[in-house]
Amino acid sequence: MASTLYAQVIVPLPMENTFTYRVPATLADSISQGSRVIIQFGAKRFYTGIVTGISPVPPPPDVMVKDIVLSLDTTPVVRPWQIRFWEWMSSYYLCTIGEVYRAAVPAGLKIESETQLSVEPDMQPAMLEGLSDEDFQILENVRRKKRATVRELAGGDKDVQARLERLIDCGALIVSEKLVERYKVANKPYVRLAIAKGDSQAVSAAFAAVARSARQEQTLVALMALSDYNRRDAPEVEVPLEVLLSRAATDRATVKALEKKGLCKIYNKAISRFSYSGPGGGSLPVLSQAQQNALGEIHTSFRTHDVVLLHGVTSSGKTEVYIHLIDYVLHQGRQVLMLVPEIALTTQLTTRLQRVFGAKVLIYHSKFTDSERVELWRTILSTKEPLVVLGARSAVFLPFSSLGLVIVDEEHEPSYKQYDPAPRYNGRDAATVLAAMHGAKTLFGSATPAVETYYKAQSGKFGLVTLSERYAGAQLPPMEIVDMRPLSRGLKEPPAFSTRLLEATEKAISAGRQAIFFLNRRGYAPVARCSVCGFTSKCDHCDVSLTYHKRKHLLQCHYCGCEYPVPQLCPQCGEPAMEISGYGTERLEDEISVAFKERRILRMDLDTTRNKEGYSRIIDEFSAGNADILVGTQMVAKGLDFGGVEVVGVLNADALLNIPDFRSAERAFNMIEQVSGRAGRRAGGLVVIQTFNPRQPVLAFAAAHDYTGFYNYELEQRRQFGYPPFCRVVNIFLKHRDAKVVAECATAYAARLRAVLGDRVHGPQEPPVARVQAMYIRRIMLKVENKVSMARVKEILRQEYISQQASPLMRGLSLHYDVDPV
DNA sequence: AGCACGCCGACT
DNA sequence: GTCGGCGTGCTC
Repeated sequence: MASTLYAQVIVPLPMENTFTYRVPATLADSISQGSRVIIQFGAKRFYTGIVTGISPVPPPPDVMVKDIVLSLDTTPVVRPWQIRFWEWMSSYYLCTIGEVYRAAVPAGLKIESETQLSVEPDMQPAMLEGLSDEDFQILENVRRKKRATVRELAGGDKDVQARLERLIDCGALIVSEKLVERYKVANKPYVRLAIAKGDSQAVSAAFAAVARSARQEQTLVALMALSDYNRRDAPEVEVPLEVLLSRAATDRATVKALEKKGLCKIYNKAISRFSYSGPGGGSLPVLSQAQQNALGEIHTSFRTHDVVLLHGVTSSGKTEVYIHLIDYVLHQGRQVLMLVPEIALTTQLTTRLQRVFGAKVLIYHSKFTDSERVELWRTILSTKEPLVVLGARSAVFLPFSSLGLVIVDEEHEPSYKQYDPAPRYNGRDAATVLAAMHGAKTLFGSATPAVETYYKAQSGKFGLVTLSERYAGAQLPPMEIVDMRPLSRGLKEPPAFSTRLLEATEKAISAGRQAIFFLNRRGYAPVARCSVCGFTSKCDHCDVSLTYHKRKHLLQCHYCGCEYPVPQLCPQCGEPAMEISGYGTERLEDEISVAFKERRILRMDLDTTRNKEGYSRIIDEFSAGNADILVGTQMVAKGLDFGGVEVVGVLNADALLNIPDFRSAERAFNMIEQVSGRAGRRAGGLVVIQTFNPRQPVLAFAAAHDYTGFYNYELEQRRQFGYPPFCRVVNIFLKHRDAKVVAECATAYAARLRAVLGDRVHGPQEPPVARVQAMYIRRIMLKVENKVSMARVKEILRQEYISQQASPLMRGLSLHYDVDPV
């Protein structure tokens, strides 16, 4: 007789350890590493866990082992390398493996239990003594619905929880845990002709049956055509109902009538959400000599390096090089992951890849529904075929079978870093680890590589390939730095636009060209202040001033989203003297329509792109030439090719540069370089940078499009002040409802760390926004020299975290680490 | 993260 | 005297 087996299981909760469960003999065959199992965790809850290993060794006698309740799959849903990847991520980014599991696997694959309530069928009157009218109401409510979840009943009433408990206590309600499956199969109605092929009698009979209705006859004819009825040897064809409806210009009722006469059959069919049916198998793009050379160098460099940086200046055509590399790897029968910053996914890239690789291209991003994610997961899990996944950072979690290449486009983009919740990972860096696990290579691409990346490339850790020739003779536009100080003298508020920008824009528009104005601030005005006493409207829960939104006519906090009415009188001194100041994109739109009467303006920011289509609608309109000026936040900078743009205005470069963070110069440089790339792909473009501080070195480098100059300058700064790449940074965030508590805890925590780590510990300090959503925040920064073992430091941080939780001083405090912040 | 257990204030 | 607040500790 076989001995009992025990499985180690990861639960989707922020917990460090795996838990041991007994494998019932009946399930022994269906459970292996990577299997999903339903387990009971704690007194009542059920979760989907992932098996990391199975062994006959029983756990220590003091643990009360439970049985695995259910196995969800016959074959594992998570591959062995993924579990190792999760383990790496949890140890590198200092979070629990449960948190990684949570983020990695789509919710639709994680069935959880939900408490269900139903009415006791055999109820005695004595049970109901002492219940209030409201209690009875709830009871009646449940009886009507047969069963209900706590969530369904909760609707606004704060006392519901207590009432339910009372009803459960007295035995009127019964509790059960119900497993809820969230994954929904997508169904689509299809129509199939119900006339046997070649049966001419049946055909005559069919037409006789519809003879009295022209509509039905017409529909039947269309269905026969769509079904290839007249081609004897053709296989039976299913026609999507919507196709039939549009082709026959008919309606559902008519098709139903045909079905009733037995001429066709309507049925639902599960469809794949990823069937790409457009044209594919297009030819590879033709490479320029420079691109050809770069491609060759990348191949060569991969022989000696696992990671290669392709430093390709703006519009040098990196994408064509990527496509050739992808093609090469696919022909080797291996898979490719191409990571792009979230926003880029909606652009032309998708179509370009699909045109070449057709149905081999799979897309994965955050706008997908959970069911779509599940389907993609299963698609990738079930195949060993070569394919390309184009995805945002979370695509690193997909169950690839044989990766041959990972491409990280725009590798410098901060959006590769997840900030909240844990795991706080950088998709770019995780990609290199993922690739290494598959024995695959990683290609980073950027016009403005991150300083850390370029440093690694310079020092030989990464390969470096440069593509400096612009595609088809495209030129970067000249850039002018405009000093806004003289223009603002004697004015209560500086103007939004310099004369230079106004004139250049007017000239461009008159010539039928377009302009883009970039301002990194949405809303109408970022500040509402009393002109008498100086009072500034602030959020009740966050330490930030409120932004005035004109359309909605209210003040909004951009951190927590809270909205407030606009005060008529100053809340502090009572004078009717509240004034707004500063510029946001909404106000710019107004100002532009004054400065450029009759011109058509589009605005693109979070407020105008809330819904799924908003973003692409604006892009389509602008590229179709339906507007002269596009004003927007960073969104306008990202990878959009507008042929008609001649002028780009960076309205407030200082807003980019004045962020108190060691990366602000780098970000400003990247941002300016990127927006300027939107101008003058043809000749004659101009970029105008407006600033109150024109002497900043970053601006000079940006104006000269001098990446290496900027890099050398910035590297020196980093060396001087001890920032990456000369050290590694871990931020420690402490949060608490009480300002005093968080201040004390942060000081104490920093002192404890300092005892072990010495002057690598900096702070605590108040972050720029010291209070968010009613929580006060302190930050401790850790700078670790490159030669020190990070593993050792992280072990210390883990230990400190554990003893912190045990300390009564720190109660109610939430603490998290952010490794390699961006 | 839940959830149960356990110890102190405002109600019958 | 009890109901109910949420602080603390555990979950295979």
